[in-house]
Amino acid sequence: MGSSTAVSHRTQAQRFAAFKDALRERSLKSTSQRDDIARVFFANDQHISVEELYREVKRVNPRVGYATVYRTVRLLRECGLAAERHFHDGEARFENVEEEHHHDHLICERCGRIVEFANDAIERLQEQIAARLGFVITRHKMELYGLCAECRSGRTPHAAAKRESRVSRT
Amino acid sequence: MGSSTAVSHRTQAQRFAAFKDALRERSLKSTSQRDDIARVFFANDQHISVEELYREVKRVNPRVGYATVYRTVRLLRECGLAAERHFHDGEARFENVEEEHHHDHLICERCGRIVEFANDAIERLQEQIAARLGFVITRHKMELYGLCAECRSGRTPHAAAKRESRVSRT
DNA sequence: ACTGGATTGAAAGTGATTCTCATTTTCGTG
DNA sequence: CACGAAAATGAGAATCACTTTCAATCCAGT
Ligand SMILES: [Mn+2]
Ligand SMILES: [Mn+2]
Ligand SMILES: [Zn+2]
Ligand SMILES: [Zn+2]
Repeated sequence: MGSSTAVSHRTQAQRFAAFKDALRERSLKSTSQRDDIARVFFANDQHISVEELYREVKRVNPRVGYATVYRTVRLLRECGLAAERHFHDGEARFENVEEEHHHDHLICERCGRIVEFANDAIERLQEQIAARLGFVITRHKMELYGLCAECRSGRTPHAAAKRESRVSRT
Repeated sequence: MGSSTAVSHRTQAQRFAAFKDALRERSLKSTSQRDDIARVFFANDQHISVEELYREVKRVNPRVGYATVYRTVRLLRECGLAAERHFHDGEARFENVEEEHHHDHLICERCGRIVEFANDAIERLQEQIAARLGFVITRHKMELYGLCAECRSGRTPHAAAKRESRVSRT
């Protein structure tokens, strides 16, 4: 098994403070909706869809509207606090961003499990290829789809998608 | 510059014949719509959207409907003759498939140019990472987004997306 | 040619996301 | 604290890519 480095991240409170700062910097207003949505988002360590986030937020504050959740995740993205991912289930998913902690994804097509990994050798090769073809890369997406060990072993007919949250450095 | 290997592909006629064979194998019917759509698709060497394909086909045969283009492109995919790509402009794009000629993409975010490349070292690393995490990969997607040389040089304000069709092996 | 099942196209339906706009809220200023 | 302009909200309409529906049409095996 790869060495699972439990990287030390900012706390939820720190992220929330960063969000409030970002609002102030941009002269945007603090609202209870934004606060509630951001708090729920920062408390989540998975790849959450807007629908899921909406439902979670509703439990804390049933007054928030769908549109506001969409607007707030976009805002979080623009503030560099959220990353938008598009796996293959049709809906966008968002995850907390730790700068300097880029990672890619391995996705089980059967159970939906998502494993995160980071590999410097690949990142370097990507830069080389781009340079050779005259490009400067601003971002990239790499997703590996397949079957996890558990699913291949025949067990867990339709195991609920349990997501790993540790990034394996390889 | 990477060695641009102009890989010898099947001709349009060969692809068309393969399509007809695939129809027969599956006991599907040959129709003028399917033929026209397939012919236009095989004549195209870019990453074409359904909308674009629809417009091209309309010029050959104005009687084809939108739904049939969608259905036929799905059929081509199922026959292994087309690959579906999702870059970041919201619509699916399809390209001709040459088996044993997997490649990935480098996309200019300014002019839309798409450069294809294949890199065995990366492919091997992907397998290694997956194996280490217990996965068996069935497919993957790797897209590098950035700026091409021309766009960085300031020229070509909004150059029409001219696509390269040679896969650079690196 | 006959005929049953496959195919087609126009239009309606979907699902995710964005927009509209009337109403409410925030926050700097007096 | 009270104002008021500007920003934010939310319900629902709109959009966009894509799929489904279904009556009419076409294909292919006999
Ligand atoms: Mn992730
Ligand atoms: Mn390609
Ligand atoms: Zn699995
Ligand atoms: Zn460019």
